[in-house]
Amino acid sequence: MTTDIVPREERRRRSEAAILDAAREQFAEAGFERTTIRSVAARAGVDPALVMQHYGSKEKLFAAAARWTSDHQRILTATSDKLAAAALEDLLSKFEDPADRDAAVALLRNCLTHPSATAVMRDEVMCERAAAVAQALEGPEAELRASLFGACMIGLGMARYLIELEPLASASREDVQRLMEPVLQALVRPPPA
Amino acid sequence: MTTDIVPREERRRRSEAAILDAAREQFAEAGFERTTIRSVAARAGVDPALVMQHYGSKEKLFAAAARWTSDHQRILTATSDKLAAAALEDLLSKFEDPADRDAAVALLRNCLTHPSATAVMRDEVMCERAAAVAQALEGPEAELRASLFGACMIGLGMARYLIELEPLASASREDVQRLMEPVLQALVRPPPA
DNA sequence: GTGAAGGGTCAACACGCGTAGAGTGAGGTG
DNA sequence: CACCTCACTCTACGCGTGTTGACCCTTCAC
Repeated sequence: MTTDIVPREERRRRSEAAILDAAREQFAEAGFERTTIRSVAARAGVDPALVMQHYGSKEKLFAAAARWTSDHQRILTATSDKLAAAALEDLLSKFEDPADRDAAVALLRNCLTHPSATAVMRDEVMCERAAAVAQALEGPEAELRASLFGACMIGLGMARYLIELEPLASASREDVQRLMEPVLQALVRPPPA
Repeated sequence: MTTDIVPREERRRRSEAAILDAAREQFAEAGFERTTIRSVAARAGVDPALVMQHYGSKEKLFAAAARWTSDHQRILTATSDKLAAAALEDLLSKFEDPADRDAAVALLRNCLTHPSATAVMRDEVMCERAAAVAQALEGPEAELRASLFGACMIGLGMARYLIELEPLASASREDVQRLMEPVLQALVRPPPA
């Protein structure tokens, strides 16, 4: 058994990261109100007071934990005929990547009940991405069509990963992509007069 | 000023209804965890203990308040080419009807964070309606397509009425219906091989 | 070695919550 | 009028919460 002596700063960063991971899991599973500082601390194997010392308050901890790591690039650089496929690829891969998943679920799960999560979801995630989508759309009402695009995407995420509606929740990623792509394409195409 | 004497049973029913209305508003606005028995009672103009006496517990009050009054008939009787329009009509009119709106929002807002709300949303609202939709669909993978149909509908409701994503939230009902109908039609049509 | 620094823990406070039980007073009934 | 019933209120309990300040004990600098 090697009892490595680790420098202080390293220890600090490790515990901070352990707390953040535990918080993500807890916020993702149980939501903001039902997760307690004590439960996060227990999950991370530390004292509740240490959580406060690192993050200041439960609100700040949540703000640090619930994030939608966005790489717009795949959407921004997609031509309009590849837009739907790129957006779907982006969404579905996020929920399968263990590194991103918890942070995204933590945001998504609380975006209807937690005020600041709602604001982040609307202003930093959906608005921004909708603007990128709108830019790629041709024809009238691009912004509204982009909003609807985002609404369908968010509905897909919620139904599949949070509400766990069957058979959607158990369907293969490929099937979901294949069936949803023409749906989103109906928003990419200019609407009939 | 007429101080009508109202019979006891009538008074009881009135206060019970006032509490239920106040609870719907509060659950719809603030979510389950952030509404307190005390705030509901204050809103209804009664004593907190009376809420308990009528409904037994906060959970039971929520169960009574958060409902999705469903008239499947419009969907069940729709032919497949009118299915999308009927479903949209059903969803959008629900959120404009003051009588239904609060109860529906109370359920929708909490369906990601409150366990029993999630179960109701999944099992009693989405599953049931998806089954009705699936029955009207032709071609393979009808159940999965019906799930996706429901996912898009729920995403539309959340984005427009809860997250209030612009310009979707301020768009006219007619525009939303007109643009979303072909989107849902892409799920009604049998998928390409 | 010795003092300072700071990551980590312990115990406790103050508050708001859901809930329970005794009490009150107006409506019903003879 | 006398009695009962029952909708309603008052008060308070017990608990769990976020948060705090005093206290250890290992690590670093000299």
